[in-house]
Amino acid sequence: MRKNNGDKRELILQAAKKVFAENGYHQSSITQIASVAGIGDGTIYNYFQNKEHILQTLFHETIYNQFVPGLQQALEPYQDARFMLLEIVRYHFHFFQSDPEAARVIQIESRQSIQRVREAMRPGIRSYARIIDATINQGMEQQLFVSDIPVRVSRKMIFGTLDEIVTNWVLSSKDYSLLTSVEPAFRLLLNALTNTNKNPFRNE
Amino acid sequence: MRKNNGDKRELILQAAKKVFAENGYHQSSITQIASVAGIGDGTIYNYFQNKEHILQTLFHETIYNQFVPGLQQALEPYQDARFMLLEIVRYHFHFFQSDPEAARVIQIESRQSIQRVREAMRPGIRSYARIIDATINQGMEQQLFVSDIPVRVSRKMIFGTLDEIVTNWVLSSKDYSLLTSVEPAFRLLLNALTNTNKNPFRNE
Amino acid sequence: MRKNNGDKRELILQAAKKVFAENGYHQSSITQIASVAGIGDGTIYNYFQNKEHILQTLFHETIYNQFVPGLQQALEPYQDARFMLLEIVRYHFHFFQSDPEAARVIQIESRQSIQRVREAMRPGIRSYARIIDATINQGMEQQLFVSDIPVRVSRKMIFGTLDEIVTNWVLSSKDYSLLTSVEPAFRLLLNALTNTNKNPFRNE
Amino acid sequence: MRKNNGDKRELILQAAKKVFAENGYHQSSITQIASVAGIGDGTIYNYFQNKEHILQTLFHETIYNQFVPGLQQALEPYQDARFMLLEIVRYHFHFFQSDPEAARVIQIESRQSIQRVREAMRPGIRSYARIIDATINQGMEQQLFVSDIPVRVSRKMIFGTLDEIVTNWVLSSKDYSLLTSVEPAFRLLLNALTNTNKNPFRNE
DNA sequence: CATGAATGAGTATTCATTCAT
DNA sequence: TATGAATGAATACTCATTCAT
Repeated sequence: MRKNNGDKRELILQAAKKVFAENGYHQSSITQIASVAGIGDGTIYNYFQNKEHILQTLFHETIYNQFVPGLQQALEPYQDARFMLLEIVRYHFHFFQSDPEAARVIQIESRQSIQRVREAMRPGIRSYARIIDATINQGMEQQLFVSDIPVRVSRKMIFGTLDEIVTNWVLSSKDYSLLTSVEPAFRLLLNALTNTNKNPFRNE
Repeated sequence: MRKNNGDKRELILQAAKKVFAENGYHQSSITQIASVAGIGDGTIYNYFQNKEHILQTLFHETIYNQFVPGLQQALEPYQDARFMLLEIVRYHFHFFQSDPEAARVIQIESRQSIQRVREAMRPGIRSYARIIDATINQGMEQQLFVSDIPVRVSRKMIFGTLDEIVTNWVLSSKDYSLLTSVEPAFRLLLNALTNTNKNPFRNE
Repeated sequence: MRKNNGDKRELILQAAKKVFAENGYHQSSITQIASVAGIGDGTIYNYFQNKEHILQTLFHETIYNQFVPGLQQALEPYQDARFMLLEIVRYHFHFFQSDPEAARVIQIESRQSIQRVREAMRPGIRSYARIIDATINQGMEQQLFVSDIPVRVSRKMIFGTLDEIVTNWVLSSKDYSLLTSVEPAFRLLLNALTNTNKNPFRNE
Repeated sequence: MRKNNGDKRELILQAAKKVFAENGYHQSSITQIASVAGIGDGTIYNYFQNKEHILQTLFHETIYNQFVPGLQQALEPYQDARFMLLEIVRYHFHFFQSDPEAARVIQIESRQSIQRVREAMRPGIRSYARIIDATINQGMEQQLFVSDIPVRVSRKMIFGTLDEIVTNWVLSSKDYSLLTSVEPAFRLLLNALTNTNKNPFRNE
């Protein structure tokens, strides 16, 4: 049956997420994951080629199959690039707040020095980047956003800002809601993208 | 003579930086580091308690003893918070561009899931944060920066943006200069801190 | 099947006994033991926490689970404390003669300066001491043995004498039978416990 | 100067005795010994070939150069083998009681599984054995001791008994005086060697 | 003679992966 | 498919010994 198969694969991924979130990738063992999943060590190798592959899959599924589609759906109703930007901020914070274990794994383990691991994230990150880029472009077309800044740089600012805020939250005691950062973060980013200062060093 | 002592410690740190930058902390062995340093494995333990301690020292020396003092000095001539912000952007990119190995280690290995490693970075990161915060505060006092955004959030935007740009560069083929990002990044950040969209969704 | 489990544990203990007997504990490596056992190094750690634990187990099993129960059984038929003493002497020599490797490990490695190792022997040594003490007490009750010597001292004489004879044999080329010492040792010990020199320095 | 030489050699031996007594031979390092001696690590190698040689020397000097000569002197005044036996018991206990560190090293580390270490003890042990043997023989000549027991066995009993009592004391909290064992131990040993029981299993 | 920094051989232990059942 | 016992490669760390100063 295909169903069982899928179930167990998911079971392993959930267990791995929990274990990786608690101890970090390198400090986690296959035995721990199997134990949390309630299965035998060997069974894991029926679903994943090796330990690294679990992490890769975890990244891919989380970002490419969950985060990005959810974001696309969330953005659908909006036309105005400013509303879209707000939704990006809100969705980003909401997503990681609602799955702190995923947040931890993504934020902390994502910068693995193992090339293959990083490559597994690329498709998801790219998709996310494309969405942000599209939003920025749309804002420029709508003459809402500045057009003299390379989209690439604006996107890095947006992603970097959101990423930094989430990382800080993940490493904190998490006793505050990420959502309180939606408003100030959005206002900053909108400011950044909204051009009113022709001369940056003007003395009025 | 004690002279050798200081030299050898530095020698090990430089070797470790190179090796960690190439393979990542967990994929690097003491033997590799010793080999690059041209010394015996055991010698390393005359200067560092263990492998982790090398990484900790590398972080601390780079950020706390090099990056931060250099930044403080670079900011001295400036009074206007906008010029200070520009200098922060320039200095940040310049620093990591001029030491790509340090950049790689800092950007990639800094988010270690090992608590002790992260704690070794804290003093340096904190000092950096204080400098950014002071700059933002000064800008608000000079009535150059918006004052309705929590400093904490603005700082995370600044740091997150710079960090994201450096990380992308580090992971790229590095065939472009980080310094080309100074201008657009600065303009974005300045916009963020100076624009005042009383009504963010106004239709003028 | 669990059958292999028991077998392999015993296999390791036997291999360790042989290797320890040949080289001594500190000069023996896990790889040697595994090699003699015909298994992989790692397998040992499925059955023992560490190298020290193997030695501890070896002591405990040999003395507490083999030596002492065998002695108890051997003493059962006897009532007269003198016959019991004889049996103790005979059994002690017989036991170590029939397992020279165990003898060597016990005699040589038992006085480990590692506290934990010595503590592993305590239960066995204590049981043996209780048996000797009981025999001495019985002999005194039967008015066969002198009663003006603390049992503790008599016991140390008995054990010390037997131990010294075995150690000498273990360290010798073992080209003589330990059993030839049964008679003279027994006669000495019996003399010690039965003679009454009211005035030790009398000149008759 | 020869004097300095001798002083430093002795200094090292005293430091080693203290360190070995505390941690045991294998758990002690050259650096520890040098540190206690207040000298450099390398200096030790001007006086001893290696770590093992220190232990060997310690044994030899203690037993061959101190214990045995002192015993010979202590026995000089006596003619009667019984008095000599008493003096052996007293001297043995007195010697180790007055130097507990030496006692610990001798009792615990003497049964090293390293062949060379044991061989270093032989001359001293042999001299001691010869003294005991001579005493027993003298007692037999004086018709005070039984003559139907091999001297070798009697000697092992004497040595084994004394050794066992000292070892127990060394491993105890040492809160009792070894000298309280002089009388009972001597009486036991004298009993053992004094022939009055023609038939060991007589029922009177 | 004295030093102690440098050395590198030696080893216990871990753990991802395999495979017989 | 599922298992988990068996594996053995990989490696951080120790410490006796050396030798340039």
